[in-house]
Amino acid sequence: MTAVEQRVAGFEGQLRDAGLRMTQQRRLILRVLAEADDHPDAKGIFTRAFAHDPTLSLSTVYRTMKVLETQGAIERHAFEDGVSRYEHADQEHHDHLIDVESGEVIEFSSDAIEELQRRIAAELGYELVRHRLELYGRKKRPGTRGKKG
Amino acid sequence: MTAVEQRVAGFEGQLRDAGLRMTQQRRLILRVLAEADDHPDAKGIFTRAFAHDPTLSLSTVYRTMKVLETQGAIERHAFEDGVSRYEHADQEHHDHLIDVESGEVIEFSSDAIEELQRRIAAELGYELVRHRLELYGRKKRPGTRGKKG
DNA sequence: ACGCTATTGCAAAGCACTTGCATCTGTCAA
DNA sequence: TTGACAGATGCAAGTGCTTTGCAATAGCGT
Repeated sequence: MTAVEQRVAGFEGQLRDAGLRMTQQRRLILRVLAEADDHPDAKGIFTRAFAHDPTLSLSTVYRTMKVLETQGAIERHAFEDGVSRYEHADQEHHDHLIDVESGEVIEFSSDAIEELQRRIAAELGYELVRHRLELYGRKKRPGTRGKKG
Repeated sequence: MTAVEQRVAGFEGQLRDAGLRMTQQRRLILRVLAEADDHPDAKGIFTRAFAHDPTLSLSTVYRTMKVLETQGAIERHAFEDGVSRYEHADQEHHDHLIDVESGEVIEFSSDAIEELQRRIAAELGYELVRHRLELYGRKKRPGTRGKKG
């Protein structure tokens, strides 16, 4: 069983456990999500899935994304352009750095930043529930180190 | 001259310098923005301004916001609901903490976080251009300290 | 005061996303 | 397997925010 198949199976299990039906459309969308290593939006997911099943509709994609988000199976992000982008949630928490020139999205995580945010919220009298952190940057030309795939 | 009047005058100067016309509508919107101490959206700005000039249109508000943003006179933010909110830009850089229960927006700034972000970007091979940081929190009940107006 | 052209108001359009409704299809029971 | 019900789907229409085409209006320099 490939990693993708495992992810799809995992998604299926989550749905079943929630008493939801595993339809062909959901299976297909799940597979598309599991195979994605980027952050596609609804239209992007639709396009990829549509190639396998031309009867699929965009509304089903939106509805499925909502269900999956409720189940915690995916995460939704809205970067600067405001459109919702999705990624499967079977990974550690991370934030995003967006290349302002290419639009490429790079994931990163930093315990230091997480901790700092919690402390700042606490100082303001708040308990941190969640956060949104996006860095927008430009690739450094010379001696680029620490690049990420 | 009040602080609000100074802000409006400052905005006017920016427009003039850019060869743009100072219309009644812009003056009014500028005043509304200068008087605002929150983060109103276009409709909110329109409503406040409309009270003073019932001929104003919402499109003019949108167009004016775009002009002002281009001039760097205001900043546009889109929090979780996705709608654009605006604030005048004659202040230091800051980020936002949003009260998840009341929707209240609290401003804060932290050199430590700014520096950390720059360092993280650098480690990924990027030069930080800008960032978006929003904390979503819930007010702590007991012994609340460091609260902010 | 005059004229050029930026700006405005209005209505229509654009876009991402949601929803009403009739139809279809998982799923579970027999 | 079959039947039946409720959930899911496709389509088209509807939302809500924002933009835009166009004709009329009004700043601003001369």
